[in-house]
Order: sequence, then structure tokens, then C-alpha cells
Amino acid sequence: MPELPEVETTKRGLAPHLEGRRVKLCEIRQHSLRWPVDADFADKIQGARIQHLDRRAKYLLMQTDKGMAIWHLGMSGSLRIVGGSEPPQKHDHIDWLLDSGQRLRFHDPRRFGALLWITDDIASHELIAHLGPEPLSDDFHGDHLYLASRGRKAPVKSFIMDGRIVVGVGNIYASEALFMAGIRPSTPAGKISRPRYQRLAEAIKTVLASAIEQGGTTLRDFVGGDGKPGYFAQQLNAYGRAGQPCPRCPGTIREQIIGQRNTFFCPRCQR
DNA sequence: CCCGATTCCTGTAGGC
DNA sequence: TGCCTACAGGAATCGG
Repeated sequence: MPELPEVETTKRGLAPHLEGRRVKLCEIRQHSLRWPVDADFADKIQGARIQHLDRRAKYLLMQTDKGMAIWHLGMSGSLRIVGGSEPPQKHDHIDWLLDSGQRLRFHDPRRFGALLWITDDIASHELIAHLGPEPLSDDFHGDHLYLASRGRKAPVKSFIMDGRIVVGVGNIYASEALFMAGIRPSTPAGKISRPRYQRLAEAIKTVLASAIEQGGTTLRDFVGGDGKPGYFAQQLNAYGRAGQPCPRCPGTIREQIIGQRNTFFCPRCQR
């Protein structure tokens, strides 16, 4: 499941193959994604030169000289570089044929992903305009969480997964960050103190940064072939470990549904 | 405005 | 062994 670290890993892996290249042809075999891909997308991007790859939240941005392509990997999407004559497999929905002879290939079994084309300012785009700060930037810190949470009754886990508060914290890393910070996921966001939010902000940064590092270890393989994210191999302390001993106290990890999402925590050391 | 519930989709895991 | 169902997950959107 692509969380922020995998999108960042994808961006870093693709950039050397895409930046400076021209899109000779775009093949769309499946238009029905999260939102329908524009009927004229292929025409719009044809002949465009890809200038720069960027990331905002979990959106992968590809700036060209004709407009900007915005990818979202949803929860099962992946982008990789394949050889120019490699035939598409099941769920390989979109190819961009590059002037290098290679193809950029989008694969997405569950079709929660998206591909958009915009020609106006990205910052004013509806999907981007209301997003919170990047978790790894200096704009994101404990005070931001503290101030934004006053008066909020939603569980802190839902709060940190709200992209208007901070982007890029998915279900897995929300549990992990709250575990690291020793905060119970069900606590109403408005009841958490300033110092505890400082710990939480640090935990979010630490967890995401280490996941990006882990993704980075498979960067070489990524381009070569299987596109499998490496960070799943990383040690998860709470997520998916219901019934197992807590890694840092004598407690036992418990599972609870919060905001319609599975949530894992230690009832003994997360208060 | 705030927050919980619902929705899109299909591979995988678990139950019988 | 094979069928069937439940579940997973990001995030927009709906309903209260």
C-alpha cells in the first residue's frame, strides 16, 4: 500500500529515467480509475517533455512543458520503467512511451489510483489547495498539531490521518507513530497537551523518515523490475501485532476499530 | 464547521 | 480442494 514513503521512493526511482525525456505516445487501456482519466489525456501529453518530478502529499507530480500530470497511486498502484517492447500484463492500465525507448507503466489492480492533467497553478488546484503541511518539513511541528486540535473531539488517530491537518500519515504509520509517542489512539485530539503533541510530531517524522530510508534500499531493484516496496520489511512495533507482547513493556498489543480503520496499540504504555 | 459513515475495487485470507 | 465471504486501504463525499 503506497503511503508517503513509497510515493517518495517512486519519485526518486523514476526521476533519472523521466526528467528530460519526451512522451512520444500515451496508451490508456483502462480509463476507469478513482476518477475517469480525461478522454483527451493521451492527446494532451503527447509530445510533451517531462521537466521535473515532485511530490505533494501522496500525489506524484510530473511537470512537463505542456502541463502537469498528477498521479495518485491509491492503495494498489505502482509506476515503473519497463522495456519498450514489454507486453502489458493484467491491470497494466497506462503506458507512456518515452523517447528513450522505455515505457513508464502504471499498474493498479484495485483502480483506486488516479491520473489528472492540469495546466493552471498546482497550488490552486482543488485537491491540493486545502492540504496540510508536509510531515517532514519545518512547517510541521508539535505546536501545529496542538493549535489545530483545540476543541476537536475526534480520536487523535483520525486527526493525524486528516490530510487537512498533516498529509501523508496513512493507517499503518498512524498506529506506529502513536505507539512511539506513547499516546492512546482513541484519545480525543483536543485533550492532548502541547508537550505530548511535540512528541507525536517527532514520532511522525521519525517513522516516515525511516520508512523512506527503507524504501530507498530497494531503489535499485525498483527500476529493474518488481516494484515491490521494501519498507514492508521494516519492523512494525504495533501494526498487525494484536495479541503479541508489546515491544517495550509487559503489555499486550490490542486491536480496535477507530474511524472505520484497524488500529493497534498497547493499552499499558499508551495512555 | 465538525465528525462518523459510506463509497470506489479486487486480491488475499480465512472459514466451512 | 474449492467455494464463499470478509477484509484491506486513501480520501472524497455524503449525511447528521
